[in-house]
Amino acid sequence: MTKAALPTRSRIIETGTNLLSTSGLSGITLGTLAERTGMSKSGLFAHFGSKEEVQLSLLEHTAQIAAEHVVAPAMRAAEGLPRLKALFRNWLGWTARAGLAGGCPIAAGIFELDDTEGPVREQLLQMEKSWRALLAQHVAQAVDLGHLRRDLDIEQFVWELCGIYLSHHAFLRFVRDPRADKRARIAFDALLGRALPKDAKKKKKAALRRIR
Amino acid sequence: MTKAALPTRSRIIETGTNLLSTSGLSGITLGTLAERTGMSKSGLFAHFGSKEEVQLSLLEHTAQIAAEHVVAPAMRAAEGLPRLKALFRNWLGWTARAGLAGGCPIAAGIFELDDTEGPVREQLLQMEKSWRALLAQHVAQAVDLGHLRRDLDIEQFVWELCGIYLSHHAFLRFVRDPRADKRARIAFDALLGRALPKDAKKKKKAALRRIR
DNA sequence: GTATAGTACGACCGGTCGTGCTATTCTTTG
DNA sequence: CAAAGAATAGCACGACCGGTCGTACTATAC
Repeated sequence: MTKAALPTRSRIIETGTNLLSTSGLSGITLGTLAERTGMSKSGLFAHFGSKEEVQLSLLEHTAQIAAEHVVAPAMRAAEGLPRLKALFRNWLGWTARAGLAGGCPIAAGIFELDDTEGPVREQLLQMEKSWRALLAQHVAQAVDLGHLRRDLDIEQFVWELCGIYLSHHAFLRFVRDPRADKRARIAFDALLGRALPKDAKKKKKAALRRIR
Repeated sequence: MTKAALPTRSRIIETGTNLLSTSGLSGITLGTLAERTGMSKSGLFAHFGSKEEVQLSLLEHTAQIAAEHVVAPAMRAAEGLPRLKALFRNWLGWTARAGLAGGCPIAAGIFELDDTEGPVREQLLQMEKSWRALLAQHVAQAVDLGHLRRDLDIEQFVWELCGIYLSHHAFLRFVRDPRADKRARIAFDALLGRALPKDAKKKKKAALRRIR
């Protein structure tokens, strides 16, 4: 059976995901992947039918460890706004916490595959969409619980959230600016400020006035 | 002299920039570039000393046509806020207007080269920084002219502007969502709303009240 | 005890990569 | 018209690409 094959295959995929995060999808070659896994190219190839299959498996595994390190721990936070905040906090720089050496393969793929066609693009697109849907779902929950204003444009909120993530990624990993975290936090707070119910704003203002 | 060489060289670079925008830096190969330019690989190679030189020249040309299509036309707008708005408007989707078939090579490169080292990364980093500096300069001018609030965190403003651009790029080119422009405009207006002087806000509110 | 299926290997396929070196063609100039 | 020089092509190289082949070893099934 494939019982004995699984450890090897997952070892390949683990090594490969690391390579993916540092070198991007185009940086994945059977040769380098085999070398880093410590096996022959053909031996590695036998576990997948094609290079495309390798790429798809790597993306799938990426989604899985992202869910593990971003979504799962956020579920311990209370529903609504606290969970949304935790989700966003875990999102920023999740790859390092997941043990990946490089950046976010999904973000990189978005800019790498925007003019290509094929199954790899399709899979990445689906991953991106379901991630955005998950974000939207938790925003909606925060609205339902009265944590965010009832007339909030949820799609717009998520859209801007993605912008903060991308800018954070660019500044953290490319520019290597240590202030990336701070910038993202400020932007997130401002975005949240627009999304809070009106009475919550008044409360905050009142609290601020009391401090002064 | 190189007088006769320049047309050929710039023809190569023009073709190459198009290839760059669709395939990214790693998609640039001497073979395909030579094929598309209609000349031999070695003949093309003679114009540059190395592939790296090709990449650097392509990035340089990218910066040049970006300045042509984004910055230059914005300079016709009045100084301060109007110019900043024009700058942002021209920034979004500038590659199409510049005749490029693909996305923004700079944005793509930021996510492609974040874990590499070398001159290409250095050049891209410098391009990114000077672009951000140019944005900051025009924001500062808007502050000086009283169009934006005096205590505005300019770096933060530019940082969030970059986020909007990246999210717009991702949604326009990867997700291929036609609402990308609308989302970016809303986000920009909201960012601007936080940056306006307090009296300007009151004026806007009063105007709004008058309409109702 | 033997047949079978899974796993891995090394050798090798046609092609493309970047990059040299040499010849040829074209343009300019004397 | 000839000499000079620049521009391009031709060709070969070693490395690597994705992928296939035949072949061993191993563990289970019959």
